[in-house]
Amino acid sequence: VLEPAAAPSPAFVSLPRAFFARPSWVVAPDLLGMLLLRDDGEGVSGGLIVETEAYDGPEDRASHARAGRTRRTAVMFGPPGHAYVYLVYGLHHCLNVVTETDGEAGAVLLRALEPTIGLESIRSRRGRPDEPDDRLAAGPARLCEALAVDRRLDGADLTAPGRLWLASPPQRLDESTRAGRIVSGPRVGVGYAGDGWAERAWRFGLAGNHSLSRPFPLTGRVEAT
DNA sequence: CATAGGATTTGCT
DNA sequence: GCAAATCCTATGC
Repeated sequence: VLEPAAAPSPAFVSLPRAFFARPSWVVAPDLLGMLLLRDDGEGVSGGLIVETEAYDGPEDRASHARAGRTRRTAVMFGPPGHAYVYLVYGLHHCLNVVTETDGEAGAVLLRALEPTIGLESIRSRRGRPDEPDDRLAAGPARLCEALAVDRRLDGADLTAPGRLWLASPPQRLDESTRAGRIVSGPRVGVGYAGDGWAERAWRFGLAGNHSLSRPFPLTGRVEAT
């Protein structure tokens, strides 16, 4: 928004650590439309982030941090801008971005991606020839399979190009990409959380995007960007 | 289209 | 022991 119109902007600008050093519920909607990039050594693949969920510290009864620091959740308590990768249901991986300051737990779960770069390798990793492009990374575990993300990337620094990183694409400013609309709703699969944490609208998505993991409830409110 | 069940690590009770 | 920040397949309307 602040860029001079005449300035030749690089294609992708890595997100600085300060971007992540904020509350999860602020970072989560801000990540929508950003680019997630993966270099597996054979080439780069990635896509636009279209769905996220915010998780807070021990006070958040839906967060892995609710039990305090364990070996699994250690990176959630560390410095921001790193990857928190964990295994769900014993077989799927989920990718988070660590938020908040060092020593304070917080993370944003990346739930869905619109694949835009390296479609061929993404498709071959998913191993489903008939799946539409839009659906290849439409879900937190699908996203990890699509980009070959597993626990070897737990703790990876996401603020500079490497194995895995985040960037702001110039087209994010376009109305057509960001659509000017963000929907929110309750987080998925956290019905067990008490004290109103299950109902909190900390799931965010780009309205109407075809790569969402599932529809948002009609009660999800639309925010201005 | 809806629902049900399995795979199987992690961490609590 | 059990439920989980999931996905895929099978079955039944």
